[in-house]
Amino acid sequence: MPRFWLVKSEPGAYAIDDLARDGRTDWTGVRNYQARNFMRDAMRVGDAVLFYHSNADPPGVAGLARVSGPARPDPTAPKGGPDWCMVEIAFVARFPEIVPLDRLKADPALKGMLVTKRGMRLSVQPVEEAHYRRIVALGRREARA
DNA sequence: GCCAACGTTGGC
DNA sequence: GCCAACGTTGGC
Repeated sequence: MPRFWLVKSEPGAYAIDDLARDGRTDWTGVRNYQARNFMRDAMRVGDAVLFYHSNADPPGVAGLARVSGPARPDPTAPKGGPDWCMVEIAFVARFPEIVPLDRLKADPALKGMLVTKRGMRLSVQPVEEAHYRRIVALGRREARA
């Protein structure tokens, strides 16, 4: 059974266009236990991913990715510290226009979605299937606009 | 640049 | 184990 996720990245550090260029990338650098546990314990190869631009203008979902490699130790983690991990993600699609956070917050169909909640800093989040599908539809709608 | 939210650290 | 201080995230 497929699962659905949202991962955040600051586009100045790594944007959807970077993923489009690279095709796939190691999702290293996660230093939050809850996010780590999602990657390690729940993410599966093939799971669908919303690629979210944080600290951006505007912040929002920039495209789609897929988990393409299983969780393994993060080679960028400092030695002697906690056991951090990473997954590999692959490019799927870039939305022609970002689906802005404002838009997500305003959509009744997305009520309760974690990323719309104030103070939600988790950089790897589970997403409900219905929410995922809704955002894909919004991304396609942006493509027509 | 500001600051609210929240996770982590460290003194006790 | 409490909690104040501190650092980071991330929207605005």
